[in-house]
This record gives sequence, structure tokens and C-alpha cells, in this order.
Amino acid sequence: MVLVVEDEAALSDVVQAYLAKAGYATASARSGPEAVEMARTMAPDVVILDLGLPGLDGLEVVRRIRAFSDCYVLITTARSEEVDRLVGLSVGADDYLTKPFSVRELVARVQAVLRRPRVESGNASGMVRTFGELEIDTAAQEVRLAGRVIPLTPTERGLLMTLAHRPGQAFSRRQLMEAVWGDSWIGDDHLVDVHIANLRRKLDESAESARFVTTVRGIGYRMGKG
Amino acid sequence: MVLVVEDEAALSDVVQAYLAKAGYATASARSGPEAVEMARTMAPDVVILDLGLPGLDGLEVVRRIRAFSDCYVLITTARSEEVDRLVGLSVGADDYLTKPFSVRELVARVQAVLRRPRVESGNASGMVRTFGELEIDTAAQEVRLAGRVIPLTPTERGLLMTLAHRPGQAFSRRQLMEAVWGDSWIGDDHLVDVHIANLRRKLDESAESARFVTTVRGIGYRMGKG
DNA sequence: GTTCCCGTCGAGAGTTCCTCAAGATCTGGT
DNA sequence: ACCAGATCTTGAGGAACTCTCGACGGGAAC
Repeated sequence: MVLVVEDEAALSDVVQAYLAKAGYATASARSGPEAVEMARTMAPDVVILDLGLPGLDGLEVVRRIRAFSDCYVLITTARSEEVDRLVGLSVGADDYLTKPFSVRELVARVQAVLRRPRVESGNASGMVRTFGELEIDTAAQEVRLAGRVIPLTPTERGLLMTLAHRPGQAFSRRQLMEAVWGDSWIGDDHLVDVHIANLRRKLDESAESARFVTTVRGIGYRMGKG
Repeated sequence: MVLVVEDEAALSDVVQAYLAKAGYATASARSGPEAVEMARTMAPDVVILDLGLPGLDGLEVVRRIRAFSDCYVLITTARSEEVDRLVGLSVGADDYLTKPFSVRELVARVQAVLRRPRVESGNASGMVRTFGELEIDTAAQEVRLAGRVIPLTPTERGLLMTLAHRPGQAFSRRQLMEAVWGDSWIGDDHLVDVHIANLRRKLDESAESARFVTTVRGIGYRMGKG
């Protein structure tokens, strides 16, 4: 499934028509928050995102989506400056196109992207990351431990999925807060500690005290390896 | 299999000869498009890519290869500016070397790469610096020696990463303090000595007394080669 | 041989992190 | 609109870890 995020209805329709003709199911969003919400609930394979959205900054949308999803993000932008491209790629986008672009080329890139070997995960759109007995299903938005579903609060899920998105990578408390609460949040770093503690309690009471979330002293937290 | 992409035939031959002597099969490409094509058909384990290729932009080559392959990409570049490195890593390269580089070091990195269990997909921001058996992983914020994780305090990590940032360059104690503690810090230079000593103890007790941090008398410290 | 610079050690001070608990806020149902 | 339950936020205390500093011994440069 391809999610098209574009506030200009005419362009959105054209793009969706071409994608449909190429055999892809599509969905559309017209604003940043809507895009994030749909990316979360529909778990698309590809998100085509217009950076020039009114309201929420486009790059912020990429960051938020990246917090819980590994889907491919293709950016379109009217400003052709190099800066945009680099910044876009550095926040986690996979490819970019500058406007005006050929819709055929857009479709070609989507096809190229979907040909790319999917990261460990059997099913097409649902992606499951495993860490020993822990399974994180980003499509179903649920977490299983030894087959058992662990009930997590949205905050705990957000933290876990952010960490699991790049296993081994150390995240600062601030990075985690930005990913889960959004970058406009102002609050105590200590919040992260408490939620991580709650998360660990739920995860560890079922497992044999195998720590999934590791503390990196002076930095923050990361997934995996004690 | 290691794919060497380099337009200068002499250098390409030398690199390939060393790699062959280390036991690796090699292939070579002399242009960007050829590199992409060979990466596609031969599915190499590692691609060593010269960013300064004529014609197609080197970064574009990385992006194209990334479109279908998750292989390890090691960039070499004559321009040592920070910008190059950041941009290179953001498009999906895994490591980089600045020219002129030691062919031995190149081989050492390739070996390190192939020894290391591939850590899941796109660790685009995961940058790993290697000094012989020492691996400095700035993404995970951890240091490995012969595959073993060495637990370091934040200060020790900071010092090591500062030194490793420019191997061979001598840093004064004051420079190191500014880098690790911040430029507003006022304190005794001797502090650096203590932490360097602690760092060396941790690093050397596992290695055969191969000093990674060298003292430059009257100046400070530097990374590598006595 | 002298002088300075560097390496090592130990103990107190300081910081970071974890845990527990209570108040505030949010959500869904009636 | 109201209530009940879940979730989020904030704070304080304690434990473990890390930093800092002074002192002494060894080694390099001259």
C-alpha cells in the first residue's frame, strides 16, 4: 500500500491514478498529522511525502513516522536546494524528487523501492522484528514475548519501537522524547527513565531477566546486547 | 566478494592485490554505472567506492546500490572535509577513508567488516571506525576489542572518540578537555592524564599491549601508531 | 644528574540512574 | 456531564557508579 501525502488535491489524484494503474493500492492524506496517523494505522509500504505541507513541517513528519515504522519514505519538494535533500535523507527518508517531477519517474522509483529486499520479516506489509523471545509487530502494533501478547501503553510502545527501529543504536533521552512526544515537548528527561522502567518491568517479568533495553550511562538507552 | 570501484587503475590494482593476499576474491569497476551494474549482478559483500569518480556523482552511486542491496559500502575520498563524510553516511555508506589512506588499513577494515555479524538492515547512521582489533561504534556508543565489548565511562568514551576522530593528529590536553567537558570548563590539565590512564588500562588489558593511545611529550595525546 | 613531565593509586565528592508513591490528566462508557 | 479506570507526570530517597584531586614514584629530555 502506498500512502500519498500532498495537500494539492489535483496532483494527489494524478499520482494516485498512476500508481493504481501500476497495480498499487493507494491512500491519501492532506496534512502532516493526518499522514502520521494514517502511517500508523495502515502500515503502508511506501509513503510519498510532500515537504511543502502547510502547518506541520515535512521533516518533522518524517521523523515521527520513523519513530514507529520502517516503511520507505520518498520525499517530494519544490525547493530544489541541496540542503533539503541532505537534511531529508539524514532524518530518515529513503529517496527524494524535486518538483516539477515526472509522475512516471515517481512510479518507477516506487517500483524500485518495492523491489528492494525487505528487511527481515516474512509478510509483505507487516513487519516483525525479533529479539530472542521478543517479537515487535509494527503492523499490528503489538508486542509478544514467547508468544504471549504484552499489553503496553502508547508511550511504552512508542519508546520500544523507537529503540527497536535501530537495534544497537544508543538514543539520548531527548531523542526518545522527540520521537515519542514530538519535538515541541518541554519536560524533564526523567520522564523517559520512568517509562523505560515500566517497560522493563513488563518485559522482564515474563522473561528470565534478559534485559532487552540496555542503559548506556551518560547517554541514554539502546536496544539489545547487555 | 569485494568490489573495488576506482578509476585510477594503478591504485585499483594495488588494493586488489592486497585484498587477494588477504584471501578475498575481488572484482573491479572503473565508472559509476559499471559499479552499479556489477553490484547488482555479482552481489558483493563489500563495495569500496571512490567518491571522486568522473561522470556520475559518487553519492548517487551509493544511493543506486542501496536501492537493491544491503551490502557494506566503504567510501574513499580525497576531500577530507566533514561534509563529505556526513553526506556519505547519510545516503547509506557504512564507513569511509580519506585519501591518501594506507592499503593495509583498508584491508583491515574489510576484514573487520566481514568478521562482524551484519547488524540488521540500514544502520545508515551507524559509523564504525576500526584500528586493528579496536572498533569504535559511534551509533551504539560502544567500543569493541577483538569482538569483545569494552565498558567505558562517558568521559573515557568521549576522549577515545575525540582522538579517533582524527587518527594521528596530536591533541593538547586543553583541546581534549574542550571536546569532552565543553569549552567553559576550568580545571586541571592533569585530569586528562588520569582518564587516559584509565582508558589505556581497559584497552590494554585485553590486547597484547598494543598501545592505541600514544603520548606526545610536551603536547598531549594522539591516536595510533607509536 | 637534575628537572620537569607523565603515570598510578586511593578516597571523598558529586552525579546519574533506579525505584516507589502520590497527584494530575486523559479516555471511554453511562 | 459525570464517573471509573487507566495512564501520564512529578518528586524524593537511596544505591551504584563516576569524577576529581592530591601525592608519590618513575622515566624522558637536556
